[in-house]
Amino acid sequence: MEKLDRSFYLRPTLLVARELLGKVLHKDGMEVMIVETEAYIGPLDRGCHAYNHRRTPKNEVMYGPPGHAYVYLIYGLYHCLNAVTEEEGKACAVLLRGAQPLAGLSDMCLNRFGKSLSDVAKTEIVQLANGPGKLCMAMGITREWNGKDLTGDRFFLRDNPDHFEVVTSRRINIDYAGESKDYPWRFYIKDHPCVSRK
DNA sequence: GTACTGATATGCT
DNA sequence: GCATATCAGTACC
Repeated sequence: MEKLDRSFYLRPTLLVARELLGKVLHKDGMEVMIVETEAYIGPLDRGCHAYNHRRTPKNEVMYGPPGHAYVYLIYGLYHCLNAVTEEEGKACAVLLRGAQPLAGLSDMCLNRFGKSLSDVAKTEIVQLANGPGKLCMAMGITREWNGKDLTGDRFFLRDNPDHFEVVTSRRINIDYAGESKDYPWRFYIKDHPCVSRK
């Protein structure tokens, strides 16, 4: 399977969000398959950190070149991982909301539960990364990874030739976002157990 | 199974 | 001061 290169991210955000489903996120030997994403599109999107051209130290990376990781702290407690899309200056990104663990399960169990793989129940494995905060916890992604290149050697996304049935729906937990809250900018793999919400 | 609560960094008014 | 791109724990069906 081929590593996704810069040109994959240098495309319309909704297309990238849709096509990231089924792709494999790799970090330090751990691998998960992306099953749920959300698009956040720059200045016109009231759900986006960069709405109205808001530019802060926290969201600076979104304004940068595509194919980089935007990692931020939410509610002061959890991290969320995004892939920056489109050309430099556009402030668009795709939030990775959920994933299925594929490899490096013992490392992920330690990161998430502080337990070894043999002490973790099957139902807990499904819940290792079925949410944006959980995904970052399982893979050990913190603000140290903010701005990192997603086409590097330790941290990247791989292609996956398999085909999945995709469901499109509204985004989650952005009720404050006015007219933007109902945009159909969330995508997930149909009937997959690691999707955070139907 | 659903419902409510608390944790608390960052940026806004 | 107040709100938020969340999660885990508790209480109660």
